[in-house]
Amino acid sequence: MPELPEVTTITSQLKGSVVNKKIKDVIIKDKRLIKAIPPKKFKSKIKGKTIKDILRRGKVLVLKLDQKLFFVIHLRISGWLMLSKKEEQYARVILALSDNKLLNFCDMRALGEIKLVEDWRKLPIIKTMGPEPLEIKKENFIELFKNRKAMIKPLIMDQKFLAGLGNIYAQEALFCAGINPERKASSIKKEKLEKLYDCLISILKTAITKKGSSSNTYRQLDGAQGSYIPLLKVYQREAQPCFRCKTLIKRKVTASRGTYFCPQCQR
DNA sequence: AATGGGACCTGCGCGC
DNA sequence: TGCGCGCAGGTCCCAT
Repeated sequence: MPELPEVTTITSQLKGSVVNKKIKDVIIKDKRLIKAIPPKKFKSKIKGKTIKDILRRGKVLVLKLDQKLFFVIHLRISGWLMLSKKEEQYARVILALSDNKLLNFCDMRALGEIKLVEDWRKLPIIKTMGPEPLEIKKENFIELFKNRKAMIKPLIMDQKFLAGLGNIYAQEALFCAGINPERKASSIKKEKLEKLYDCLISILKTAITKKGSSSNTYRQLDGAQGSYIPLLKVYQREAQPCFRCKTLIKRKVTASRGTYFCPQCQR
């Protein structure tokens, strides 16, 4: 799934449903997702613990348990969480909760991961993570791009540069701002960067309101799809007319990721 | 410092 | 129908 709007959606839905629930049991269907701790030890450590809070940083989801323990989830490409009464298809790790519901960590491609740590802020992925796009001020956002020679699209997708953007929302924001995905970051005028900032904020906020995009496996906690897909302007619209100028949307590979853009509007 | 390619995985849709 | 290929919303690691 999971870019910032999707993980944000999961976070708020978990807050409303699993906080103060006790973990009665853990069912490990696929131990490959459990990182850096033997599955047996993993099980015994969290059994009986209570979920105290849900946190998010970038695309990382954190379940704060009692006794200074953090259950850290990264959904990677194809992971999603589902709270239900039964074991779901593609469930890899399942938490059986005290209200008899099952928190299913489903993942088609099994690339997601779970870590159990005493201090989640010490994880390398967290320590090196860039600012949150919905928290950084405009002037500080503009500053980030100074002297950066990388192409704009891979740069804003770099989690060390800016947290939470992935391949969908990066492309949508660049279309909105009229910036070619391969433009060198430092060559972009201040006004364009300001526009990019406004676009990012508005797209991310709207996507959160729509509870994410379900173009693939992503689901909300109850299994429903997110509803941002109809609002996408370029993503997966190859050879369809640009909504702004009717030029056909192109797809090309940039930094080994598929990239959709309007060759006319995005310079 | 920055970029490119491969690895990790499974499943889908497409063309032949 | 069956098969092979490209493609998929992420990140890390290595080589250059």
